[in-house]
Amino acid sequence: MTTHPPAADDWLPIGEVSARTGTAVSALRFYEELGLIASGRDGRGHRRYARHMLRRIALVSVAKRIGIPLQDLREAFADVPLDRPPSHQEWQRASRGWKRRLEERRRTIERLEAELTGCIGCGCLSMKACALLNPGDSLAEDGSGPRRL
Amino acid sequence: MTTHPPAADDWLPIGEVSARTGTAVSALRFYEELGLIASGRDGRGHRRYARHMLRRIALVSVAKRIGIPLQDLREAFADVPLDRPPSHQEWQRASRGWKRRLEERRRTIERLEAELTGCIGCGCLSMKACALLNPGDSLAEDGSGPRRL
DNA sequence: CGTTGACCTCAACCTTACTTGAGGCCCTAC
DNA sequence: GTAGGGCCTCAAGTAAGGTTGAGGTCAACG
Repeated sequence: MTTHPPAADDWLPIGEVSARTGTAVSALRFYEELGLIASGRDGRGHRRYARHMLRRIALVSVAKRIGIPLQDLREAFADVPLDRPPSHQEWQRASRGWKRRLEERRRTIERLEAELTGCIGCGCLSMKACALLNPGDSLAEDGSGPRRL
Repeated sequence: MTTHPPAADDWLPIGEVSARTGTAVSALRFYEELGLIASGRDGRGHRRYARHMLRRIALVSVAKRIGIPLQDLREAFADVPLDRPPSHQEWQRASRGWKRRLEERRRTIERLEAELTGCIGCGCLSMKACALLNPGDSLAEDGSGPRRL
């Protein structure tokens, strides 16, 4: 309903970016503070976002959705430039990093699904066999040791 | 290295539960405060955990690992009794609920993986086609609408 | 008999991820 | 010319998920 023209169209104001990415304006400013995204300024000191930033913001939202901490994103984005559209190659490399993370997470869940299925089968009556109960090796090897399991 | 005997062996002290589940003592007390787990008390007012509580604690840890908020757990645990070992049937029903949650989460990730793969293929040059950029329908249908995409 | 260890409570603090509010600037419309 | 919309900054507040610390009890060890 605003009568604002879409500006340069390749240089979007924060409200537009917010609407398109579904990310709150305040969150965008916050991500910028963290160095996860960047923006330029127009004559009035208002933020302007390059189009390639939408991709980056989308990835931040995705990370949030699956519970990856924002700090980890800095690392994931390490080789993707903030100041210009990433090259095809840069983007590919980053994407592969992302896929790896997603895959790890998916496998964790798959493993848990399998374990839970096992538990349904066994009724989890057998404590020593339950992988859910013994994640990693926390049970073994300490001074007091597992007792009479 | 303590010389404490393992107590009644079916009624574990908090330190033992912490060691076996890999959950901090403080976290166990916190979960109890939230009503996610429960314990009895011995003569000295010390918490004692029934064995079946280990399962429950394990599930809380799992939820944490995959980013499910603790509040959602109350719901997931709604039909599993706190005061006695759940019956095989009760446990099965709860487990199935858990599986559903895990599955949902896994599918979200799978979808994102697929989308990201698409992006790698296309180099994400095509903004309008990128599912990552347009999660849900946030782009369409508002007053200002997408412009010249 | 003192001290060490495991546990207790309650209150304060911490991190992450934001949101909200106060106070202000600029531009356009009525 | 003033009302409103969109943006700005900076500081404070919020919610989740715990951790840390102070101060205390009880029981066993040496």
